[in-house]
Amino acid sequence: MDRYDAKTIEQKWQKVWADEGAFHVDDPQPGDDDPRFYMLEMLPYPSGTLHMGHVLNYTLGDVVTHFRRRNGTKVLRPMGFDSFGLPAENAAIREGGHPREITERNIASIENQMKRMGWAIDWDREVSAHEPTFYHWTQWLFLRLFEEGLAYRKAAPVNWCPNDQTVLSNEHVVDGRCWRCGFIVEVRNMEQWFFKITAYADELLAGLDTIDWPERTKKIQRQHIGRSEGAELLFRVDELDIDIPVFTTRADTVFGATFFVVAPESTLVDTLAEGSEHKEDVISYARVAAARPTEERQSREKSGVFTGRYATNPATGEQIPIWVADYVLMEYGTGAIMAVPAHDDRDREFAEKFELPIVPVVDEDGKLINSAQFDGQPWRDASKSIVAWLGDHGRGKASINFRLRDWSWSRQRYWGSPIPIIYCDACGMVPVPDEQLPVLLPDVEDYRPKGEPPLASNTEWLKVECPRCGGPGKREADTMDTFVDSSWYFLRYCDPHDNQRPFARELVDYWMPIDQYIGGIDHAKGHLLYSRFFVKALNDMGLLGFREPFQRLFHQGWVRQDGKRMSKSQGGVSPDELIDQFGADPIRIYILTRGPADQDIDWSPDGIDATARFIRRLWRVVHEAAARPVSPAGVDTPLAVKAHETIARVTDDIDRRFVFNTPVAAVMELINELSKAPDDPAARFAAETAVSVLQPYTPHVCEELWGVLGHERLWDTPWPTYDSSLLESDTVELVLQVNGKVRDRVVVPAGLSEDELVARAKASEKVQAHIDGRDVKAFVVPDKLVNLVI
RNA sequence: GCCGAAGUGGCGGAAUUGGCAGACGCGCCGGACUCAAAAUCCGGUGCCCGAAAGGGCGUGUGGGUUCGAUUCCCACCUUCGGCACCA
Repeated sequence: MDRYDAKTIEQKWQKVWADEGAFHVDDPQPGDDDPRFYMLEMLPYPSGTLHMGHVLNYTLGDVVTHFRRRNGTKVLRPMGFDSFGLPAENAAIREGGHPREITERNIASIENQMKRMGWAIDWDREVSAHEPTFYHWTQWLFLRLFEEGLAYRKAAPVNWCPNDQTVLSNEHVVDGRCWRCGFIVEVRNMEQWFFKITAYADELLAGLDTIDWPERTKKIQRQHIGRSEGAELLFRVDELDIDIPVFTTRADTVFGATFFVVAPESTLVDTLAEGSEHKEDVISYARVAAARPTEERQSREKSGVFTGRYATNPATGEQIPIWVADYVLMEYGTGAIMAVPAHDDRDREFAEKFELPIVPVVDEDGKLINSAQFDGQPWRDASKSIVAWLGDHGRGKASINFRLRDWSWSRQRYWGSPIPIIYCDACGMVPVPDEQLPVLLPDVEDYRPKGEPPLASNTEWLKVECPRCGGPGKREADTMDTFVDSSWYFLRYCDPHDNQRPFARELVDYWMPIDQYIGGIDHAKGHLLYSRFFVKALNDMGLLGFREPFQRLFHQGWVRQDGKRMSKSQGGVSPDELIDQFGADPIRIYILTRGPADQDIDWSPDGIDATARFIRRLWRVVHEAAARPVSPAGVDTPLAVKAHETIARVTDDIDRRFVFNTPVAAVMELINELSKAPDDPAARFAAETAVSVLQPYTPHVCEELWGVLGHERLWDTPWPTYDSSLLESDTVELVLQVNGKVRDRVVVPAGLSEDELVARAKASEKVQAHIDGRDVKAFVVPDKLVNLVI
C-alpha cells in the first residue's frame, strides 16, 4: 500500500477528466427525453483569487452535480466570469495597465484554482462578460428592451457616488453609502438609462409564489417591491387651476387632512412658488433641502416652508395650506401628501412645530368621528366608502403603489459594455443597427472619470455617422453596469458559441429554468430581482418559454474571518496554500463539514488536520478491505446493514434534505465499524459503499480507491441503492420510561403488540423499583418506547 | 421602530413527523507502540453528589400545552440579517 499522496492523485485524475471531457455535456438531440438538471452557482467576479467563501459555494454545487449525474441525470454545470466592473478599472488606474489585462490575468489564475479544486465543470461553455462574443448579445438584448419601451433614458434624481464618480442603482446604496467603496451617496439630477422594472412589479411579486426559494429571500424581495393598496385622491389648487394627486393607505382619515405637503424635489415647487409672496423662501428652502445628503435628511428634526398657496380638501371642501418639507420623499407615491396630524406621527410632529390644526377623525374604537356622514363607521369600511364617495365626484380612486423604482444601470465609467445608441442632431436617439453589433469597447488614454465618462474622451470613436440619416452623430459614452451582464449570463451557457443570436430558444427552453441556484443572500434584491425581470421581459418578446429563471435557490452561509465575511472586497484566506499543504480533497470535505451550509462559518484552520487524518484512515481501511474476498451477494451481517443504512442516510441527506455536513459523519461511522470488523464478509462491500457515497465530496481520492477495489470510472458509476428489507431489524431496543424518565432499555422482538410491550416494560426490575407496586397508565410508541405514568 | 433568522458540552455541531439530548469530529485525560518524539492504534470524556451501585440537574430566560418538549404556543433577553420620515 502506497502512502496517501493527495498531490499525485489529484493531478492524475484531473488530467483524466480533462482529457476525457468527463463533465462536458452535449446539446440535446431531437426527441431527447433524458432527465436533465441545470446546476448553477453565481459566477465569480474575477478580482484577485478565490477565497474560502467561493470554495464553499462551488464545492456545494459540485456535490450536487456528482450526485445528480450518478443518479442518471444529464447535468449542465457551467462556469463563467462577471468580468466587467469597477475593481479592475480602479486597479488599472492605481497600478497602470489595461483593465482587460488585469481581468484576464485574474481569470486565468482563478480558472487554475478551480481546476486544482477538481470541480466538475463543463469548461467548454465558459463565458466572460467582457468578451465581445458575450457583450455583443448584451447589447442586442438591450436593443430589444429599447424597442419594447422597457429601456429608456430620462432625467431623474439618481444616486451619485462622489468617489467612484458614477451613478448607482437604488439596490446598491446601502445605509446611504456606496456598496463598493462606502462613500456617502449624493442625490443628483441627471439624465440616465433605466430599465422599466416597475412595469413588472405585480408579476415579480406574484411569481414568488411559484418558486422554491428561502422564505427570507422572498420577504426581502416583497419588501423591496413594496406593494401597498390605497387610494389616489385629488386636491385642487383653485388659484392655479391644477389638481394635485396624493397616494394614501388611509383614505378614511381624509376629513382630518388639515394641511398639504410637497417634496422639495417636486416640479410642483416652482409652479406653486411662482407668483407667491413666499417665492424666494420656498425656492431657497427647496434648493437647500434637495441638496442635503440623505443621511442628514433622515434626522428627525422637521423643517419646511409655507408656499402661500392653499389646496381644497376634497372631503371637507376646506382650504388647507400647502407646505414644502423634506420629510416628504419624491421617490415614494406622488411626491406630495395630505397631512393628517391626528393620526400620523410625522404629520403630528410637523403640525406641532408649525402650529397647524390637529383634528382627530378616528376614535379609540377605530370608528370615524368628525367625518360627516361617515361618522360611526369602522375605519376599514369607511376607507372604502369614502374612496367610492370621492370617486363619484371625480376626486379619488382606489390605487396601488409600489416602492420599487426603475432600475438605473448606466455608468459613467470605462470598464463595461458600450451602449449601442447614437445621438443625431436631426434624428435624435438612434439605435445602432443589429448588423453593426457589437459596438466594441475602444481604448482610451485615461480611465479616470473627469466629469464625463472616459469613453467621451476618445473623440475618434465618439464621432460617428447617424445610421438613419448619415449626418453627424455621437455615440453614447456611458457604459452598462455589470448587473446587466449577470441578468442573462445563465441563458448564454445554454448556447455559448452561437454567433447568430444570444441563444437558441429550443436550447434555453430545454435547460431552463435553473433547477438549483446557489449563491449569497446579498444578491436578494439586486441580481436575483433583475434576472427575474429580464426573463419575464424576454418571455413577453417570445425569446424564451418560461417566466422564472431560478426554480430553486439556496444561500450558502458566509465564511467569516476576524468577524468579517470573506468577500471579493474583503479578501481572506487563499485556498492555494491549503491545496499545497493538504490537497483539494481534504479542503472540500473540511469546508462542507463545518456545519449546515446555509449558516455562517468562522474561519479557522483547526480541523483541516483532522479531515486529512480521516482521509488517510479511509485510505488505509479501504486498502485493507481490498485485500479481503469480494463480499457475497445478499450478505446481511451488521456491517452490511450499516453500509445499507449509510447509503440511505447519505442519499436522503443530499437529495431530500439538502444538507451536506451529516453525510460525512455517516461515512465516518461506517469506516469506524469497518475498522472494528476487518474480517467481516461484508468488509469489501462496506469499503465500496464508503468510497462510492463519499465520491461527490472527495472525487480524487475516491476515484483512486475505487481502482484499488478493482473498479473504474466511479464518476460515471450509478449511485448505489440500498436494500430496505435489511434496514428492518428482527429486534429493537425498547426504551422504558417511568413518568417520562428513562429507567431501562431492553431488547425485544420487533412488531410486538402494545399489550406485550407494556408487559415487557413491567417485567423490568429497574422499572418495578420506580413503580413500587402503584397503578400506572401506559403510553406506547410501537417498537420504540413505553412510558409508564404513576 | 417594523419584518425575519438563530441561541444545545471546553469547541464545531447532531437529534428528519412531539418519543433515548449530545451522533460525528476537535480538544482534553489515560493506555499501547517507541531509547525518545512524531505518526498510528485502543479506552474514557455534559454538569453535580457518590468509593460504587445509583440519584439529581441539563438544549438563552420565565411561563404554558402534553403521559412526554431542543422540537408546539405566549412573554422576555442576546446575537445576526433586511427595511426604515414609505404617507
